[in-house]
Amino acid sequence: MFVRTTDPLLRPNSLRALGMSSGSDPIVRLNEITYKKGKEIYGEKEPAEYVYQVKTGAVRSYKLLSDGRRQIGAFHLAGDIFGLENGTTHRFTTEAVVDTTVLLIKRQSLETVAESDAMVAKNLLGMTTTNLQHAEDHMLLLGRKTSLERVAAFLIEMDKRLTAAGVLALPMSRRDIADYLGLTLETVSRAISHLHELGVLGFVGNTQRQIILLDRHQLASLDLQP
Amino acid sequence: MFVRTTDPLLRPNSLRALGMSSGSDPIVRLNEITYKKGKEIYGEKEPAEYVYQVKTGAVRSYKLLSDGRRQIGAFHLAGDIFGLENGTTHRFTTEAVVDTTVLLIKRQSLETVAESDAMVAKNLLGMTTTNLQHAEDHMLLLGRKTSLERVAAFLIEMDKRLTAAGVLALPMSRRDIADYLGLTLETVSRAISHLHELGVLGFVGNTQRQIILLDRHQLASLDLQP
DNA sequence: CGTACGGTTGACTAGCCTCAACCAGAGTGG
DNA sequence: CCACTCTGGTTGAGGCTAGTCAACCGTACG
Repeated sequence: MFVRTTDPLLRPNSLRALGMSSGSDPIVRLNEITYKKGKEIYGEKEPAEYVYQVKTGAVRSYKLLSDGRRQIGAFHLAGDIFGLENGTTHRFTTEAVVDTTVLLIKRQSLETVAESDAMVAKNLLGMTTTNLQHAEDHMLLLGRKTSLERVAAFLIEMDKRLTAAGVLALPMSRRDIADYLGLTLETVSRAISHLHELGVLGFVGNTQRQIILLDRHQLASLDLQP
Repeated sequence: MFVRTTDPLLRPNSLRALGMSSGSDPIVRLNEITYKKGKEIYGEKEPAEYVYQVKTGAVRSYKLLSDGRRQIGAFHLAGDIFGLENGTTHRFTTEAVVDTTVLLIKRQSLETVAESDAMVAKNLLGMTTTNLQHAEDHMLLLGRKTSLERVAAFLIEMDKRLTAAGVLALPMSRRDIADYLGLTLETVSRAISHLHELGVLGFVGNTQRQIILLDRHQLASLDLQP
């Protein structure tokens, strides 16, 4: 799914790559902003002025119902691009999960480049398709998987995306995970405890924020796929 | 969301429009195929050879888990384009819900055109974004809405897309609706009965496949949005 | 005419949610 | 340095929503 490079900011689908013309001249300048934990980056229905790439930290993007129920559509980790809208307004609210630094680029400048540069247009389409694919898989999870399968799928996804040396240091809280998986935080907690009892995972020290995956194969078997 | 024209095949995002160059010369030929009710159009993971547009009828696209649980990601009705993949393989299985005629176009020919024609590339991106937007909204429904809210949202969506003279003639079965909404067919049936009791909808004759929406305003209030 | 299919409804069950208590670690201020 | 509070996490008891299983009904169809 993602190409692994030593530096996530330099992989093919980076903002830098997006802003390159086919002739590989950097066309746009990248600015940098840091958001404190919990701070909003942009709100749903706000005009989409910028496109972002996570440099360090993590971002959640979500929708709210009027009574406060929340659905997180995606977590954006180091290297991920977000805020790429086609229309002129954002369709999610995004917040920093932890202290987070992002690169940003004016949406407008991207669009004008895409007009004339097929390479850039292709990159835009590719990124949108990646998002679509993730959303499609997530619909299956939300519509048809059990709580244990959801949590297993989540751990596998995060393992692929942010593991360092076999330890998952999850930046997000149980509540965030729950709102991503369409569950309650208690159910998430119970599922993780259950996986612990099964010997699929362990914890670093006493704190349970860091998880060691002990048996990836068994974990994968708990998440039904095709 | 959708532009209304008298003929759904002629609205802006049609296959015909897709196949036009900026100079509006028709570049590609459109073929036509008819599928009997229940017949598969293409399978998940099959190579994506064609892009389709529904001429008459309805199509469901879905994913399966290995134990048979099914999640329908979308219904495609007259005028809708589907099977537009960026990679080379399909990510859903699609079947005709009823007897259905589709137009088709070789994916390859579209791609080559998009290479050189910014207009076509823009259309492709726009359609992918429309699909993404639908998937994002559906995640919220699947993750956070109650059964009654889901069914109400479904009826509202179908009302927007296929109502003729205040009557919803649903082409799909209760099972299809259930697999679209992440419910069971019994729960869908009960929700519809409940809406009937509430006086929000009625039926044409004895058959309950055709639904009259009596109170769209009340229906909308049952589906929490922002 | 009999059968198959799709839909409805009822009785019961189960999985997840709600409410609540409790606990550990990180800050904070006296 | 210690008490205090706050936050995030776990766990238990009980309730509710949606799922399961099953019977029944009407229409369509061979």
